[in-house]
Amino acid sequence: MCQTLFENVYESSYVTGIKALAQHLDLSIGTVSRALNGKPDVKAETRRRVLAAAKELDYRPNHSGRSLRHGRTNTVGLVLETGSPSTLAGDTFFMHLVDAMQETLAEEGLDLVLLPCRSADDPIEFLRRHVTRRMVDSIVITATRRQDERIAMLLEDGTPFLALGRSETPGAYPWIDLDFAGAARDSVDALVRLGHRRIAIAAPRRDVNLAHIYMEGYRDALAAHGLPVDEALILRASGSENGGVQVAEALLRLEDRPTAVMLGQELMAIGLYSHLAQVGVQPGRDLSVIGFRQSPQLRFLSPALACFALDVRALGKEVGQAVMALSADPVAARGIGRVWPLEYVPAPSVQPPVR
Amino acid sequence: MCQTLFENVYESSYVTGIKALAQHLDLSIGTVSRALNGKPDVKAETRRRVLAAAKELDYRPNHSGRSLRHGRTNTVGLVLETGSPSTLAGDTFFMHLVDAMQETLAEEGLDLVLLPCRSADDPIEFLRRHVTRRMVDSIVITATRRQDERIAMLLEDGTPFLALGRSETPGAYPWIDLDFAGAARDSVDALVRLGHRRIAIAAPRRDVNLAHIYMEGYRDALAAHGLPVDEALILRASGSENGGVQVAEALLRLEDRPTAVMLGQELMAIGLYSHLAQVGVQPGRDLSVIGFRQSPQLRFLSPALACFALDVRALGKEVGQAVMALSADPVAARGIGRVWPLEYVPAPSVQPPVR
DNA sequence: GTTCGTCCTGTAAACGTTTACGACGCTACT
DNA sequence: AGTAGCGTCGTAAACGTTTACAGGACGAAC
Repeated sequence: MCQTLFENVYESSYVTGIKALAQHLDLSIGTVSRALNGKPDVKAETRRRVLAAAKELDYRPNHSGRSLRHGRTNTVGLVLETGSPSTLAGDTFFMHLVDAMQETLAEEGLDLVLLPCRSADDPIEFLRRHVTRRMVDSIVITATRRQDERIAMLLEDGTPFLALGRSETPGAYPWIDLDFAGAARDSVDALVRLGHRRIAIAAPRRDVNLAHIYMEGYRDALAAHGLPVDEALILRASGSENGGVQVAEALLRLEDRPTAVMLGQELMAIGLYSHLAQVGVQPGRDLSVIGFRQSPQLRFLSPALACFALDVRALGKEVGQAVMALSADPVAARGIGRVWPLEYVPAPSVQPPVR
Repeated sequence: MCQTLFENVYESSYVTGIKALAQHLDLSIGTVSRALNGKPDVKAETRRRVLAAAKELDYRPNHSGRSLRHGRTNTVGLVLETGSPSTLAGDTFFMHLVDAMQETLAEEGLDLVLLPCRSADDPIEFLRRHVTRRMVDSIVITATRRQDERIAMLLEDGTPFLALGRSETPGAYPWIDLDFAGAARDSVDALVRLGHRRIAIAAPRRDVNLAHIYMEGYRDALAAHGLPVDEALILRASGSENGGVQVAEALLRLEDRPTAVMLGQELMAIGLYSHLAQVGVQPGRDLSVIGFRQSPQLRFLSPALACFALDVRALGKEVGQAVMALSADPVAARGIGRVWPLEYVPAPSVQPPVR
C-alpha cells in the first residue's frame, strides 16, 4: 500500500520534518499535519499514533515553513534600545514587565522576542528590516520620543504596533504609558499639604516624552494650589545617577533654597542622595525628596525615599492583551490609549519643612 | 513578450513580495532574485533597474521564505531568564554586552534576538521550542548552572550553542566565562598584602556556577599565602542586595570578627553598606570590603568600593566572534573555552586593618 | 555556414507546512 | 438497490524565496 511514500524513501536518503513522521507512520503528511493540529477529520486512533510518534521522534515543526504558510509568525517583537540608557532597558522592572507580557501572550500561543536596537543603528532602518514581512507580525516600541519618526513610519507601513509611551506624532495608534502627570500632581499635593511652598522639580532633557508631561502636571498642580511657578526651580539634567548629582549641585546653588524637590527619574535619587550626603544635607530633614518609580536600587537609600509604586505584572498583562487586540482587530485597537496609574508611597524623605 | 507574467497579473489580483517586483519590471522572479542577491549572471543595466524598483516599491524580502529556502535563519538567539535575578539580566552591563555582540554579528549579516525565558517556563522545553528547526540557528545560553541540563540537551540535539558561563556538565562545548578564580585570588592577594589575615567571603547558593569557582580561588589563594581556611568565614547568601544585608548581619555576629570581606556578587555591596551604616560600622576603616564586578549602581557608594573592571564591549565582541565560529566550524568551535580577565580596581573600601 | 562560447534570462523544483478538495468505504435511509 | 451522508484519508496547491538547469540571442572563430 501507499507506494508513493515508499518511493520517497528511496528517492531522498534523509528526510526530515513532518515528512519523516509521515513515512514512519505510513501516513500522508496531510493527515499527520491535521492530527498534530487538532483538526476534526482524523480518526482518534490515528491521532493517538501520530502524537505518540511525534513525541518519540521528537518532532518540532519548522517555524519558517509554518510562518510561510500562514501569513503570520505568531511572534511579537519588542524593540529595546541597547547602549542608550533608556527608561526601560537595564532594569529589573523591565524584566518583570517582559515576564508578565510573555505570560499573557503565551496563552494565545504567541512568542515574544526582544529585538535589541543598537544605539548606532538607525531606528527606522532597524524597524524596516525586522518588522514588515519578517520575523514578527506585530511590534512593541519603547522609549518613545515626543516627536517619534518610528511611529510615523509604522503608521504609514500599516504594521500593527503598540507604543510603550505617548508621543505627539499625529495619527491614531495604540499606546500605554505611565501616569506622569498624575505622579507630578500627587507629588505637589503631598508636599503642599505638609506646608511646602517652594518645590523644585528635576526632569530629563526635553526630547523624551515623559519630561514634558511630568512638567505639565507640576505646573497644573501648582496652579491648582494657587502657587506661582518659579522657573528657577525647574532643573534639567540627564535621568541617570549623574543627573541626580547635577540636580543636587544646582539646588544648593540657589539663593532662596527650595524646601522640597521632586525627581522625574528614579535613578536620579541615587546621585542626589550621594551628593547631599557629601555636603551634610540630610534628605527629609533639610530637603524633602520625592522620587519617581520604585526600584530595587532605591530600597537601600536612607532615609527611605518617597516614590511611586505600580503593579508591574498587571501592566505587563495589559500590554500583552493590547498586543493581542492589535492582531485581532487592528482598527479597533487604534483607539487604545491607556494611562497606567502610579500610587504614591510616603516615606521619611518627605517631611514638613523646617521654618 | 512574456505572456506568462501577464497571465499572473490577471490571475491574482493582489501580488506581493518579489513577484510584485518582477511584474512591475516585466522580469522573471528568478532574475530579480539574482539581481538583488548580487549574483554575477545578470546584466548591469537590469540590476540597476531592479535595485531602483526595489527601493521605490520598498521591497523587503520575506524572512520565512528565505529561511525556508536556505536551511538557516541568519539569526542567533540569546536566551535570558526573566523573573529570576540572574547574573546578567536587569543590568546595564548586559545591555552593553548585547550591543557589542550585535555589532560583531551584524558584520556577517547576522541578527541577534533576545529570547526571554520566563521563570515559570521549563528551560528545556523553552529551548526545544525555539532552537531546533525554528527561529534561530544558533543560541547563546546565560547563567549556566553547575549541573546544567540545558547543555546536555543541546549537545545531544546537535544545536550549535555557546554558553556564557562554565558548567560541570560533561562533554565538549564552547563557553566563555569571567575569571572568578582570578578575582578571588587577586582579592585575597590585595588584602593579605595590606596585612589582613581573617578574610571573610560571601557567595550565592551552591547551584550557580560562579560561586563554586570563586570559592575555589579563595581557598587556593589562602593556601598560597599559608593561611588557614576558617569555615566560619564562608558566608552564604543570595546575590541580591538583600543577600548583602544578610552577609553584614552574619559578619557582625561572628565572635572573632574578620577584618575584611570579599563579595562574590556586585549587588551585595549595596545591602552590605546599608546595613553597616545602620550599626555604625564604616567600610574601609572598620571592615575592608572588596566587591565583585564594577557596576554603575555601585558608583555612589561611599567610601568607594574596590572591585573588578572588565572591558564589556571587548567581551561582547569576543562572544559574537565565538558565535560566528560556531556556525562556520561547529567541530572546531567545541574547543572554545575562554576565561575572561577581571582587573582589580583599588579603592578606599580596602585599607590596612586596625590593630 | 556551422559550431562554439558567452551573456543573459526564464523555468521549475525545492525548502516544510497547512488546507481546500476530492476520493473512498461504510452506514442508513428511502 | 440506489443514494445521501459521514468519517477518514490522500492529493496537490500554495506561501516567498533561491538556484540548478536549460534555452535563446548574439558574436567570434573555424
